Amino acid sequence: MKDAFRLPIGETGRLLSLLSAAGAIEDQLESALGEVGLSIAKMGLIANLVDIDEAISLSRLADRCACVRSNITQLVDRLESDGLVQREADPDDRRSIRATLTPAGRERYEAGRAVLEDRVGAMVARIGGKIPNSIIEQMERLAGRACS
Amino acid sequence: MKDAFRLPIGETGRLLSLLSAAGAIEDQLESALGEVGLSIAKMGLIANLVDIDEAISLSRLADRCACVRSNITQLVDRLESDGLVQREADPDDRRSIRATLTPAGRERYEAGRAVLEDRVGAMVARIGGKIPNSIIEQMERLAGRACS
DNA sequence: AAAGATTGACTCCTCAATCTTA
DNA sequence: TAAGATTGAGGAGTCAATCTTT
Repeated sequence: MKDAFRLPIGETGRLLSLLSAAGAIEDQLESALGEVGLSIAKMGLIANLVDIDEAISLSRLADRCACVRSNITQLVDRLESDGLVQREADPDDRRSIRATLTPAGRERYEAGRAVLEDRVGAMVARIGGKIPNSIIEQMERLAGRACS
Repeated sequence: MKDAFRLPIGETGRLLSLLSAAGAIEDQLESALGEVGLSIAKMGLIANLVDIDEAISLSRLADRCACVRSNITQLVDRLESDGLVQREADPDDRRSIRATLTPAGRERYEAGRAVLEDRVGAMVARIGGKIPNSIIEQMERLAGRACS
């Protein structure tokens, strides 16, 4: 979210500030990844491919990325034209298309991981080097997906 | 951000979880506002108009919304076709275009405010009715715009 | 009919280029 | 020249409709 608009109503303004800060953090990660030709969305997809370490159908990828299939179609389009990901046919089901990482994609992942580690390190240093569990828990609770 | 991808690296994964939770909260506000035909972006703009309470140039609006001018051009396009905002010429500077709220816009703002208050109330109730200052402060610090 | 992928149309955002007015 | 607004192109996301294959 770009900016917390002023709403002098109970907790709403405070929640909007929280989201605004989260947006600023996200922007910084986006810009860090931009330095190596990635974005959070692209990094998210290739991180999944690295994690799985084998060809995976675009549908399963959509599940893992928690987004809609058509979004993956377009994201893979861009990653394919970046040369980081490849589509391949699934011999067992001709409806299905699977994505794999190219060698360049794997290298790019490493670059993204490094740049992210750096930037996050600098951020987290500002609050003493560790993100307290309590913050994560409260945010998850607010989101209604608390683990407890 | 859609989903925190797994990055088994120091604090990075934890920060991504935080952003993912923030995204989930944002989605819920977006959907609440959607019930009255608004979005966070639209609500942000009309909340600024309500706050200012007079015609304001699109450039100043862009500053207040913390976004780029061309974004305001398009947002105002959509709000104008929703009938919530109107453009008017500035008699003092013929380059400038000012935005004003229509009566429908003001009513819609009230609807948005109400629905937001409800939804935020329900969320905040899950953590005891108040968002602790400590969370906001830590998030601002992480974002590098700490007030202290 | 239902699943997998794509396409088209839309919101929301950015940047770069353009056009008008100051 | 610079400031105000718009346009064009593109990234990232959604939804609805389509097409092929199961």
